[in-house]
Amino acid sequence: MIKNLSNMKNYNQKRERCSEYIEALEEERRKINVFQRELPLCLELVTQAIEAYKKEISGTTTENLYGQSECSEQTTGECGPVLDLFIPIKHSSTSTEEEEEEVDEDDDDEHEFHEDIDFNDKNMKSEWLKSVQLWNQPDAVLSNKLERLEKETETIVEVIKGKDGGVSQQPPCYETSNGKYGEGSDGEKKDQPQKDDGGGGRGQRKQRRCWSQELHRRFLNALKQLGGPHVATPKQIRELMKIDGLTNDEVKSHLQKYRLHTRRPSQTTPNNRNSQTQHFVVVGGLWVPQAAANHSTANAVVSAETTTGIYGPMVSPLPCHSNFDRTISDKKSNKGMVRCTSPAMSSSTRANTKYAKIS
DNA sequence: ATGCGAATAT
DNA sequence: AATATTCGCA
Repeated sequence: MIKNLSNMKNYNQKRERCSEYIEALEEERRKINVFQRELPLCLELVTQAIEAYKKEISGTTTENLYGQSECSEQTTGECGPVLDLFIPIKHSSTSTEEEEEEVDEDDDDEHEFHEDIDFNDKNMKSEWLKSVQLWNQPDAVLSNKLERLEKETETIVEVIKGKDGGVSQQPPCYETSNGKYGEGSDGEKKDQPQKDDGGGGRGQRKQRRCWSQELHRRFLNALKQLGGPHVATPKQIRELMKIDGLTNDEVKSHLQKYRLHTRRPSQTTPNNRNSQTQHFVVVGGLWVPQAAANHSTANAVVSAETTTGIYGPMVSPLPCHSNFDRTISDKKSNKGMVRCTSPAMSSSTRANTKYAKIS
């Protein structure tokens, strides 16, 4: 009897607390809603929480609040209009070109696809927020939801802290920290809000392609196979990378950046005694500043990588094939970045013209 | 009509 | 700084 009473009492208390909590949650959700593009997971999470509590109040005590990882929870419309904002991204697996044999381990599930976003509510974002590029959430395929959520949380923290609270800033592109790829285990469909502007606004700037480590790794792979950044052309690179949705322009742009960073990494610091003649040396088929390669050739690549950041060549599982020799002999043969003309070798029309132009 | 690279814009 | 877009050229 007594037990029963206290149970009742407990229940009422609980119920009350739940109500309050729900209220608080809902208010918070309203706030988050403004940033729904940046914090979709938070939004979802809060929404789910609300729903769960509502359920609890209504009697059935559900233990697994956050049972389902994907947006399955939102079936019941009772949670408000927010749910409408979760527009599943379309996968758009336009298999542009899938010829070519494959050596790679993991490339199948490399679908990153962002579609245009950009519409008015973007204006609600303050400039400082933009500068953090929160909205750019790459490679959902790679990172599992939990990780993304963690990142998101960090993001929030940063934002709240004023984005600078002594914490090192998160790079704009994040991805699975453990570098796991191709484990299709979790059928990640990303539900990134997107505006399908039906035929209307043309001028929308493309969604920034975020060059995740993996993407860059492939880029370097392709580069290596093609014989280095100065001979590889965007199209070839793109073809070798075999990334769904990757465009020539994106590769081109990345390549441009890579080339810029690749040669004389100085120049930024006026003071530096830049030995005008940076000596370059071939490591693993790529040209790297000699300084970086000074140590043992074996780990030279690695050190170059750490020194030069992502611009250093990366160790690749792929062996360089026959064209390796061609690579060294044919490519710009020496230091001052002078490209040599050796028309005989290259089968590539392009290369010829290129060299001709320069010499 | 394409693809490229440099320059420029965001 | 990183990416996108534009421009002139081949």
